[in-house]
Amino acid sequence: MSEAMVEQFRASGHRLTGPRVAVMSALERGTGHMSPAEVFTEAAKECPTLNRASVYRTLEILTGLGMVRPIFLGDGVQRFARVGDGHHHLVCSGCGSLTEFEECQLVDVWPALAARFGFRMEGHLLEIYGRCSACAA
Amino acid sequence: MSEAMVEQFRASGHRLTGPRVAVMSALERGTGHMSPAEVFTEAAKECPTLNRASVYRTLEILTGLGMVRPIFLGDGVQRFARVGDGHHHLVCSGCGSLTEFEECQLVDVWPALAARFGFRMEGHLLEIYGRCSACAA
DNA sequence: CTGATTGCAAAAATTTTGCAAGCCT
DNA sequence: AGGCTTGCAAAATTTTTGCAATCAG
Repeated sequence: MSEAMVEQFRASGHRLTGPRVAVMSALERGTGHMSPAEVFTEAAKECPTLNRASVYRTLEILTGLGMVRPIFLGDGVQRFARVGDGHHHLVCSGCGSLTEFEECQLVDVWPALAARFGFRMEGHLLEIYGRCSACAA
Repeated sequence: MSEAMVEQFRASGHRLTGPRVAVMSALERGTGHMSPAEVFTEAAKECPTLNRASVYRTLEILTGLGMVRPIFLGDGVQRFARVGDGHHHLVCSGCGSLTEFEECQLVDVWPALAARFGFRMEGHLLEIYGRCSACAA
């Protein structure tokens, strides 16, 4: 698991424990957007005694630290996305398919927004929803 | 409630009933992003016999039709946003505050994406997360 | 008429909480 | 040592489902 993540976590005053390392590690290895259940399953491999409650507790801490973000991908299941990289998705309302893409012009508008609101950006999510080519027919 | 919404709903083959009208109406009157519980409370004013199950069932239909979208605003509660208008938010990881803004350069990149994926866009969501000026301190 | 839709009630699934024992610093 | 954390188990919430009665078209 990345040193940066560990450092930021410790610096915040929270203790670094087995369950927490397992959760962070699972989030880092995973898909980039996992549900609490998926995180639990994955993290339990590393920490067999892990309890679901600890997953929720850790996810809450990480969200507060701005390291992960809860998002929805259209299937109604809550998921957590790693913050840091941007996430750009095309979500189909018909079949629920998710396509990721890279293009994002956020850099063009960001300076103005940052100046106006004094907001420090840590990550972003751009979701475009509609119909994929198959479902549009 | 907007005629367009009603028309699209009927055209899809679903029947227009009191509970469904109440839900759509509530979504239209509301904040633009409401939790199922909020939708229930609001819609119940218009349809006293309304049941929570019907809210979920209607929300699912509307999601399938692409009229609303489940999203997360950082508080861990699932919400549904109206599709059609774009949603642009600054979400603070510290205090959870939500700020809306208008700027979005999506139009600049969209043509290329549309061509590449054959995707028909119906709405979009841009969330920028980080720290608001107060919490960044 | 006829089948889609509803409310109800019970079942499932998901989250949260209180606590004593245990672990990090 | 001291107190933050954990797992457990139970409680609270949120969502889903089966079904007979009802309602829209």
